[in-house]
Amino acid sequence: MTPDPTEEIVEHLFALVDRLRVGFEATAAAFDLSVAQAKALRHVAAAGPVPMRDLACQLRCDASNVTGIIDRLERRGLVERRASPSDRRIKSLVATRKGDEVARALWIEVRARALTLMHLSDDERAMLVSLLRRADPAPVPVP
Amino acid sequence: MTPDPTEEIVEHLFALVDRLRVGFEATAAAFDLSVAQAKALRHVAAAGPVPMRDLACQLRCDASNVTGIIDRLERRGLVERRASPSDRRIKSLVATRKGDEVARALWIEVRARALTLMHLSDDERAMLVSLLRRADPAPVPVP
DNA sequence: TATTGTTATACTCTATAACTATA
DNA sequence: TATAGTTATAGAGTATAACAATA
Repeated sequence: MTPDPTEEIVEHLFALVDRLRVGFEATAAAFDLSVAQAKALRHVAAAGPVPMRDLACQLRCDASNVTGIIDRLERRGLVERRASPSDRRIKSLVATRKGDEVARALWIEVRARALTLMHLSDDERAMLVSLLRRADPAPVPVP
Repeated sequence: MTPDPTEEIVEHLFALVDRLRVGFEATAAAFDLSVAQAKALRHVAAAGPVPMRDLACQLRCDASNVTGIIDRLERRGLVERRASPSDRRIKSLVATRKGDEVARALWIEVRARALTLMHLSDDERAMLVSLLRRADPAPVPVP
């Protein structure tokens, strides 16, 4: 079918990526969040007070986008902008209590769903972890 | 750092997904294509004449989106809408010669980049393929 | 009646450029 | 001058609903 092994690995990889993406979108949507909003909330909840600029880097998008994304999260009471005491240009983002709860519940779902999307035994999973660890020596905690 | 193994595997997976996504976006952008356009072009070029509706299923989006995506590809002479002889409601999509060339060149880049994004030896790649094959018994040729 | 593709509408994400307030 | 955040703008993707042509 796909004789070239590099072709096959990429084929499989993209298929897996696609399933993970669709699963993540569905999970986020169940919490009434877009993908970008879910990633932003997750990072703010996990990484404590974080400047807008840093979040933009984390999301790999322009800083101007973060304004809108955070606007929507703040309007729903999930995140707060706080003035930074040291530098008054900076606005630090903090998850509200409700935001923390949503982030936690969302991430439990995301994790469970991601695992069910790969039909692997415990041994196979362990092997996959060790491969991924080598494939990605310095994993960033995303999304 | 991440004591829970399921936490770690998901962490690694999403990190990998993120690198693949960024790499794919950059490659598509080098051909002046968006991600959706690149996926659409790839499928049309690979799967011969394909009705709009089928492409929507393949891209996992609503049929109304495909109109705009194909409009842009057709405007650039990469894809053509053809009337279906059997059912006059259906418009079959075909890649032009130029579209075929772009799709081929794009996919070579995508494949090369995806492989360099995972720093694995040949043996490790072979193991990953076999794991992915089991994780996804019926891979669809996406994107 | 049901299906295919389109249009109209609205929302979100995206980058670029110009602006403000700080530093 | 340089940086952090915002705003304005424009383009693309997304879904929903309504529509015409065809089955």
